[in-house]
Amino acid sequence: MDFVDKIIHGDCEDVLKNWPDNSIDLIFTSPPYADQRKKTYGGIRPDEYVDWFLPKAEQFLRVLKPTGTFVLNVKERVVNGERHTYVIDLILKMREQGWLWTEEFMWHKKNSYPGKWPNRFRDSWERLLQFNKRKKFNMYQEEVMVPVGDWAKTRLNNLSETDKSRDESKVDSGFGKNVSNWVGRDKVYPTNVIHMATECANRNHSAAFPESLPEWFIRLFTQPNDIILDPFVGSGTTAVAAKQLGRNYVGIDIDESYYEIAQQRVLQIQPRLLDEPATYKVETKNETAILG
Amino acid sequence: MDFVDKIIHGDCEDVLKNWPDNSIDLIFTSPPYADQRKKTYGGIRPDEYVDWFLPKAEQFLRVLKPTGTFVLNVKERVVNGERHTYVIDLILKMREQGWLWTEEFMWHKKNSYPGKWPNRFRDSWERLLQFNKRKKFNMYQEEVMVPVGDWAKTRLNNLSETDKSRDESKVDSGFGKNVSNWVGRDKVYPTNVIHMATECANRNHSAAFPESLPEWFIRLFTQPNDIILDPFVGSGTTAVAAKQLGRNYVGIDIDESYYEIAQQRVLQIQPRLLDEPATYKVETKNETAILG
DNA sequence: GTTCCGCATGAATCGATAG
DNA sequence: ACTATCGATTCATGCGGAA
Repeated sequence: MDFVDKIIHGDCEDVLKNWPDNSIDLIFTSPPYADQRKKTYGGIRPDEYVDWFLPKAEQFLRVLKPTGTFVLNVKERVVNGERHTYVIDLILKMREQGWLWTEEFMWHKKNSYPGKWPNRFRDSWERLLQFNKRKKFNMYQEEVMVPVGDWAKTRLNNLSETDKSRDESKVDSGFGKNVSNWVGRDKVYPTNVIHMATECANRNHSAAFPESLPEWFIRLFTQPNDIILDPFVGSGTTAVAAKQLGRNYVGIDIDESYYEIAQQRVLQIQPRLLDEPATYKVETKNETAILG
Repeated sequence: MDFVDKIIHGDCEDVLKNWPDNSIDLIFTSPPYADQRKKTYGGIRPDEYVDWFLPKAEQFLRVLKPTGTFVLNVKERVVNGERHTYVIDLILKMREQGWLWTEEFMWHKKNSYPGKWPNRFRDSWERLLQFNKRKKFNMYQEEVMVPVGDWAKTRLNNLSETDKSRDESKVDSGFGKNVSNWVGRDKVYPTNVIHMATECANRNHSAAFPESLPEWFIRLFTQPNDIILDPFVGSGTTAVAAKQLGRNYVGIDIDESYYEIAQQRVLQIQPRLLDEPATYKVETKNETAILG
């Protein structure tokens, strides 16, 4: 396991070729988006996107454990007034490679990029495609449970943790009957729609997604000490989230300046104590839900 | 125009074959999903779904005006632990027919069907695929603007916590019962994510989607007296919304009992007066509202 | 007139059982 | 082995009646 807990500079396709089979528990990544302009980072043309991605997906398939999961954050661009089809083409081709297209989560970006066009609204959601090697894979649903319903969320948010337990004890002693409705029903499983704001204030290198996004999937699909790979790690958000949660990370990026930023960021991170209550928050639509 | 303002009993493919080209402004429909509604539609199998739908889409393409829009509400089901590919296959095939895949709206169903499974969460979103014949099409963005700011807090102060959070969810999608309260508030353009709950507990008629869903797209893509077609009209929700908004409707359904329900419902509808405060009308006191 | 509370009701999916 | 049916699971919502 000498390849874990590193940020690696290089093309993930080349780097991964030297890796052992079935060694990764979760691949979470947001590859560079297709773009007409050649000079931008990545700069893969929409029409060439599938061919560019497939050999990499082949390596992802090989290094992923049979019980592991691949989560791909992607969204098709508008080309010539149409949504380009490279994402759905990619799904079909990856299934031919042997991937199972298990699920498609929806990331609702609360504060999407502003703008106005005569024939379309702001694009406010992205796909989180879940792929697996087998029908049976590891999933720890309890780790991402959320407080019950909106009505309870608004109420619970105003209570501190101590207040919450105090109220519950009141139930036992015959007081606070309002809270009695929540007893035994305080948390529910989430859905496949994830509400999170984009990271707005990011300096030079804009992070594609907020830290809470990989965090959510890391909690859902891995346990402590599992290995998480982000082959397009960019500024290192996935690696940071993994390390904070006591997982092992591997980040790869072909861009040298990203590589350096990611390395710096990840070195400054201290894993949270495992029995420490999770402090991170997930934005549900109107409220902030406390996870963990 | 002797075919408008009717609910028609029959197979939309056959019915539409006798219709003139380029005569419809908006097609909004939610066809039976694969393996759903077996009793009434026979339950189209996932593998046969594309072949079943394509000849109908051919007719839709023919009868739609060049400036018109086709909005298709659909969602793929899980088959053998995977998301089936019939929806994305359909998109690709429809493009070969000549359709432009202009946009994909997201309908976030807040009250999705409950359930728990070891490998998946509740499915809480559906696709609203937008297709067009031409890059230039009619779109009236101002009609679906949503209020912005803290008005909700003041307005909702008197409500219970329960009702408050419930109503806030409607604010997000831009719909609610007391939309007349929006008068005097600033508005912004919405995004391509639509938050609406299904109307499952509606005793009189249970529809696949809430009336506000077709209403939103009818306002966005048509003007009064335009013609709106729903070739799978079901219990008539699209036709009801169209009539209420002063548009002409055509509803087709192959199921006789649905046909009768739709006809009954639509006859009871009175179009709203056009100068009645529209749900989206803006009257600020000092300044002109943001109307594009 | 309000606010609160109980209850029926879904475009679902999995796993087991039966033919 | 492959298909058809059935039970268990689960929760946001609107409605109606009570406080």
